[in-house]
Amino acid sequence: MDNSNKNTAAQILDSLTNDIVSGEFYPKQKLHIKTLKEKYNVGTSPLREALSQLIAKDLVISENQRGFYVSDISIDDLYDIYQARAKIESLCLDMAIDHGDDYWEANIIAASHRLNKYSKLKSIDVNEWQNRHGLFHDMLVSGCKSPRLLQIRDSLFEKSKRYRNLWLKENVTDSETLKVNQSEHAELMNLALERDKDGISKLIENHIMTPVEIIKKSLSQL
Amino acid sequence: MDNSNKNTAAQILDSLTNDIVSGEFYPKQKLHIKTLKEKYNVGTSPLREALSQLIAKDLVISENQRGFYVSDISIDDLYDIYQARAKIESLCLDMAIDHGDDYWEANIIAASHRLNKYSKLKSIDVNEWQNRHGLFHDMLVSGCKSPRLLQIRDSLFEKSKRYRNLWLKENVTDSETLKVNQSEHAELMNLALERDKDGISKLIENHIMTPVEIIKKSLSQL
DNA sequence: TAATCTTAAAATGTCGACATTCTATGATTA
DNA sequence: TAATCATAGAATGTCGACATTTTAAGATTA
Repeated sequence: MDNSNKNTAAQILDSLTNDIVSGEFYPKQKLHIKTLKEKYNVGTSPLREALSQLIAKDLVISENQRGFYVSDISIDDLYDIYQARAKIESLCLDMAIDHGDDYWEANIIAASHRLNKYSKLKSIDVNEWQNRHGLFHDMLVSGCKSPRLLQIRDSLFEKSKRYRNLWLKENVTDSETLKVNQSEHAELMNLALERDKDGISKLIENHIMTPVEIIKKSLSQL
Repeated sequence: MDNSNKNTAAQILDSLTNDIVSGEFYPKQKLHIKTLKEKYNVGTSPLREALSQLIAKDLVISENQRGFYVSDISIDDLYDIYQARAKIESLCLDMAIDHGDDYWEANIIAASHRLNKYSKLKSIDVNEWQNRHGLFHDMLVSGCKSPRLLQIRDSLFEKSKRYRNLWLKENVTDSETLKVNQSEHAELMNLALERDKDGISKLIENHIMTPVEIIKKSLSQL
């Protein structure tokens, strides 16, 4: 990103968000002002402004005179987030099927091709796979013309990343999982092109909920 | 609210939110730091922290070195917000019908009664009507056990309030509008108690979208 | 005249300092 | 011993000051 035109607060916001979502800061961890100031080399004001935005995004909580904490995760919240994601994604796809044009279709086919090719490689870089996978799903919903719904989709996805990161490292290289996943992606594309709302709705909800059980196990072991 | 245990930033956040949503600050209005400091009698830091949270909530935008502005409204956004609200409300009702118990049903009936009684009065206080109306809808969705979906519902409702305030003042006293509205509320209750998902889904979407055309006219005249 | 340049005034964003509040440790009491 | 209290140290939240940038108005130029 181009940080040159951002103020300090906006820059730290990116770093902080990333460090929380990636798991570098663990749930419930105390975020000491002094420590963070040293870590990011900034003053009090921009740091607190960044933390304020994270409060609004539910990634951080604060208590008066007791400072800031990374917000907690839980199995209930895991379910809730993924369930909400599934429903919202389904909504977006529904609208995308209503409004998608030839370019939408073409973009899906292209993104599918890129994901497909990469998934068949012998050695897979998680980040690159994650990229192509994300872009494929982005293309599917891109026909949805509601900025607000897409924004909600993004914010839920960001929240789910914290849980997702528990899962990805373990399972993206599991070739059996990947094969199932891949056939679902092919089917999603077909249903989109066929404009089958009911079909795609059911499939996408399952597809999104798939990792939940596995993540749940990882979580229980903590 | 009990503000005694809130820090200054959290207190101003409430005031600022209210002043934006109520329309005291108009869309695109420049929010001068100095002016706001005087208005709310606070220092720079808590004020900027409150503004930071409003940025995350899309009620305020900021450009580096050019300060803060109330975010703009538009007819496109009006449609988008209300459409999103309609879809989300429908989702919540769907889940409420799945999980609602006897208490849920009883709460709906009670809230309906309170709204009903008040709507039949000769002179109506908009705030009180708004209260009872809001609580009725809250009860309908209260069976939905997804905190995240309910949170999304709240945040969309908050955003829609800016538009809603344009409409309410003009139309809540219009007895014809009120009568249609009131029969829809009765029907919503019946469909909820009968657990008719498809029926309630269609009705709630229409119900929520009703004010859009009227607000659109108000907006066009600005 | 219209466009560009100059400059003073205003506004923003950041910092460090400080008063207030919380926390942890050891002393005091029942 | 267990519970309460006192106190020093640490951390938070707020303020005012200041450097930097933007804005607006007048002067200069083509």
